Amino acid sequence: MSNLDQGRVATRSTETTRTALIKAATSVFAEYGYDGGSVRLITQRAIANQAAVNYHFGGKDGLYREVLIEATRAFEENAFLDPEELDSLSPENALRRYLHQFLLPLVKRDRVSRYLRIFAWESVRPSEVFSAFVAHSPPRIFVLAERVVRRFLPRDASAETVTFAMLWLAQQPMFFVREAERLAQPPFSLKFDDDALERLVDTLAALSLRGLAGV
Amino acid sequence: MSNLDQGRVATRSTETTRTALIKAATSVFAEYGYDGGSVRLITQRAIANQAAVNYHFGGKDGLYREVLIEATRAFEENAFLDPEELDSLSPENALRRYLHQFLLPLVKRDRVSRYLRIFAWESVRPSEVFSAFVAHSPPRIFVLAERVVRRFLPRDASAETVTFAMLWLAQQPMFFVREAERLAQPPFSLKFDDDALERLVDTLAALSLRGLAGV
DNA sequence: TTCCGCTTCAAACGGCCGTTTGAATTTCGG
DNA sequence: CCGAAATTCAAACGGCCGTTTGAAGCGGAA
Repeated sequence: MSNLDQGRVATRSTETTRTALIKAATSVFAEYGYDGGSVRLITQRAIANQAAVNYHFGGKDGLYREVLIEATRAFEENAFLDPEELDSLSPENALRRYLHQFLLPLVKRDRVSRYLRIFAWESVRPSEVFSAFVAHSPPRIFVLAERVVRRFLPRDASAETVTFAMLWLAQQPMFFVREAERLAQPPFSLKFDDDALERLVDTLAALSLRGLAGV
Repeated sequence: MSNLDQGRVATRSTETTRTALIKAATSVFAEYGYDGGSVRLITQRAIANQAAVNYHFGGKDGLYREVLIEATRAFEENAFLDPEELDSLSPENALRRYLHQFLLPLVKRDRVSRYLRIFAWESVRPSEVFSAFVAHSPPRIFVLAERVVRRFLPRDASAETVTFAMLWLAQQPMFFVREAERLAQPPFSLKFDDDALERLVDTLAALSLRGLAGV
């Protein structure tokens, strides 16, 4: 039995335990994935009892669901971009704005890197919890990317061409954000501070806009 | 104790068991990753005894090493591209050749999809076996991508710009190959036969060459 | 102070894990 | 066909897994 539907207000102690468990679970799941991350390790890092996971969250999956909720919340904060804002800009500026927004996690890496790793795990083998979680929310990054490329492509472009171009654009920032940890090490050694981020936006915008021949 | 250093020639039966185990291990590791894939499931699919893994390969890690050897071998076959061949082509044709070569797994998917999934697992959390395996072989795809972009970029381009552009190009085919299974499902529903592959090469080549503004 | 519900806790449960063991079986040169 | 080596096999080992259990600790209302 869990306490999920009890009426009492949460005591300080309760909230402390819950918070510590979610925080520890975030790092453990980021490190080892959902299947690979153990409740024992989580409760050990949170300095809590093993049974606390089942008591407060109903089980390992319930705890993971809380982590996913927090992860998407943090992401919406850091990478929020209004679709209509894109339409109000020139195509070139819409492109730059799109790239900048979705490359932002590069410099806020400490805060969102764990969430990025969790999403990376899910991209290899989606857990049931995750699948159910994102079932009814289409990835915003694709929607916005399509809006940007439509500003450039001719009206008679085939649906396939639009999809190709949309995916082509969408995965450009995704790659750098996802692989940031690897790119920070040799042989690349790319460290992304604010200036480097601007240079990356410039380079990607130039390449996407005019291609290799126009750099 | 294993039979790894015995002098006898492999019997038909030995080779049958080894082959069946490697094949089963490939599908299991592709599905669940190295940590998540169990020896019990592998030997069950191979219709072999659990102890056979330790007897023939010295353990789970030895079997995984064989899978990685086979995976890279299959990859070098399917995506081999001579660096000097790129230099002999015009920049435009070198770009097309590069994209075509590294998008090839899209249509040979049945043969290499399992290997792609294994590499995807390793990209999230490299196993010790994998790290040791690739320690002294730089990813060919990056080397070739740099060769291509250098044909286009001005001589005085900064090292950082070259790296950005190289990564930008390298991950374009990687994305489509890695995400092919997801792209085959709604809402994208992209099926890659030979014709679709050519159209994708065309689109990516045009976008990379002249950018969004030049399509 | 007594009581009662919330929370913590140590221990145990059943299950799957990779590996080891030692005997049974098969293979193959002599 | 015999005997030794190679291979297969069922069983067991110790360890980690998520979850359950029931008692103990705790805090606020009566």
